Amino acid sequence: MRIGDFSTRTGLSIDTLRYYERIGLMPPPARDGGGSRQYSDDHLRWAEFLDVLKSTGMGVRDMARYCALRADGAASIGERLAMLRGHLDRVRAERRRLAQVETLLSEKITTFQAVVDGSLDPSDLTCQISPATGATTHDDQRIGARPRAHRRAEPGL
Amino acid sequence: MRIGDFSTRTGLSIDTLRYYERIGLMPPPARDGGGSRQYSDDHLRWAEFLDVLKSTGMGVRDMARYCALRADGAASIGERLAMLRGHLDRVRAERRRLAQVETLLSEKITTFQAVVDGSLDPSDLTCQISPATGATTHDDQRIGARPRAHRRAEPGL
DNA sequence: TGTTGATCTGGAGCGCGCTCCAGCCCCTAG
DNA sequence: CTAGGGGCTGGAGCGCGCTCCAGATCAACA
Repeated sequence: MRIGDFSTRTGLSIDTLRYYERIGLMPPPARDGGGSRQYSDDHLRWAEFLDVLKSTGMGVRDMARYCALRADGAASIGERLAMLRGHLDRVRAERRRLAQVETLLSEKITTFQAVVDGSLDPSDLTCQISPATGATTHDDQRIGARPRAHRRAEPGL
Repeated sequence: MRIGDFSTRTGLSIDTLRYYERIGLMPPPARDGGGSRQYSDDHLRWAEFLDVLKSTGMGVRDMARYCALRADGAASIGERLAMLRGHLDRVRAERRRLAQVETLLSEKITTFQAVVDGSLDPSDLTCQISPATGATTHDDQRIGARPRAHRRAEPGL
């Protein structure tokens, strides 16, 4: 199949496909009489595989490295295994981090909802960097009524 | 505190701090007599907060938007709430995706380990794009002994 | 035969998120 | 008074991962 079809079927743009080939992410396909790339079904499978690696957040450098290893055949399986293990570790760590982030976001959302509901006063919330001047309330002589006594219950997203 | 200290305490480089200020991610600090930026403790809290947003994968555009809203004060809490909710959804989705990726990587690792252990033959594994020519085995007349009968049990990372 | 559409190549450009640099100013210590 | 260190500004550069473009070729169709 030619590059247009292949692009449609993989969802990768024509430019991206040529780019991937240039940087060694995709084995160069055969050419037909007119010089056009002829992609095979194996290339489709390869593209799926790239998609998986990419979706894991692996950068193109590592992906190219992996591709080169794979081209070396079974001899490189040990090293590929190591790469995948390392990458799995990173993915796991990232997922744990996101779990924490989720918790934090949820808490902030709860707090904000309380403000919207009226059960929490906004001035107990923000960290009071005044917008216009960029000066902080740090050394303002606060003119208004509300004393700043018990603020900073929340770090104030 | 001046920019050098602030940089040390936040872990953000001096250049990054000025960059953040330029693009509206950080409220412009007051200046001392000599024109140097004077960061306050509130800026420290702000930096922490930016760090959280950034760690969630929010891009600088959205972060700047959020900062602008926050500078508007309590009136913008509704919109900030909406942003956080939307972002939380994205973080959740991303975490689910990573969970799938983890599964897939684990499977591949298991398979490769089986090859390394000798309990699985490598030729049952790869999708056989030959490295040198870029031609595929698709229409090779395979000379070697091993018939390709039952290959492709695995999509062959 | 001429036109159209797909593809080719090499190279420039882009958006993001910084990072670095030149040339200048200010402050303090020696 | 001078040297050094930190800070300032504006603007260029960079790595990533594409994306776009000009100008040429090729295949099919009217």
